[in-house]
Amino acid sequence: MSVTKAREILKRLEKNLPLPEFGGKNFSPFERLIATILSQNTTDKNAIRAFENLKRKMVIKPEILAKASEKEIASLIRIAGLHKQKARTIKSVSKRILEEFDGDLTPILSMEKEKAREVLISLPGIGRKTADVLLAFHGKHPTFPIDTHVRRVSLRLGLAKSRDYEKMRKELESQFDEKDFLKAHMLLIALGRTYCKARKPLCEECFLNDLCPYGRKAK
DNA sequence: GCCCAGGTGGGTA
DNA sequence: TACCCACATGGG
Repeated sequence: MSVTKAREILKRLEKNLPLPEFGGKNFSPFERLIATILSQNTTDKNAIRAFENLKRKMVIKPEILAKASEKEIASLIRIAGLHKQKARTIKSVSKRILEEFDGDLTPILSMEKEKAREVLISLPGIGRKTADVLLAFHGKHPTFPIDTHVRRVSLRLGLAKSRDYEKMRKELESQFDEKDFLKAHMLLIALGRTYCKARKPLCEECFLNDLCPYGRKAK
């Protein structure tokens, strides 16, 4: 897939789909981390509700969450699912950030990106996707996060050939401008939810039909 | 009732 | 490297 084709895809995505605004732009990096952990394997709606429940009771800062009771965190975020596991993760990642990074993610986020990813991924509950979301929103050198929608849609559109996370990320990063990583990520998700659903091969109504190798109007 | 949702971590072959 | 599984609630 060429860069110009990727640009055309982005242009049409912007024209045809609203940009989702989960979390908005007012989150601190740490708040974003907690919100992203809550969003793992659940819907936006319930992730947001869980985040609001938590925020109503506790200040979303490492020094607070590191000392909070795991049970209380779990009870507040229950609605997001996987709540025991997520509560344990939130508490332990808060502790680590407090102890090893003085409660501040900023220095990590301004590192060179592969190094920053490595450090983030070494923390509990932060895998490749969560690290990439943090870097896409707050990193000095953004990365391209890949979730299930982005993965599926990218393979389908031919934006990526590799099924391996790291290889796919590099393929996508090579086709978009750094400043567009986050926007492209969110719009590909929106595409995956509305037009290009799993188990639904029909795509004649999609505005990307002619650019998709599986599109009915494609050559 | 069944399937899936903006994953991670631990395990097996 | 490439799958497999537990984790758990809520909505279609």
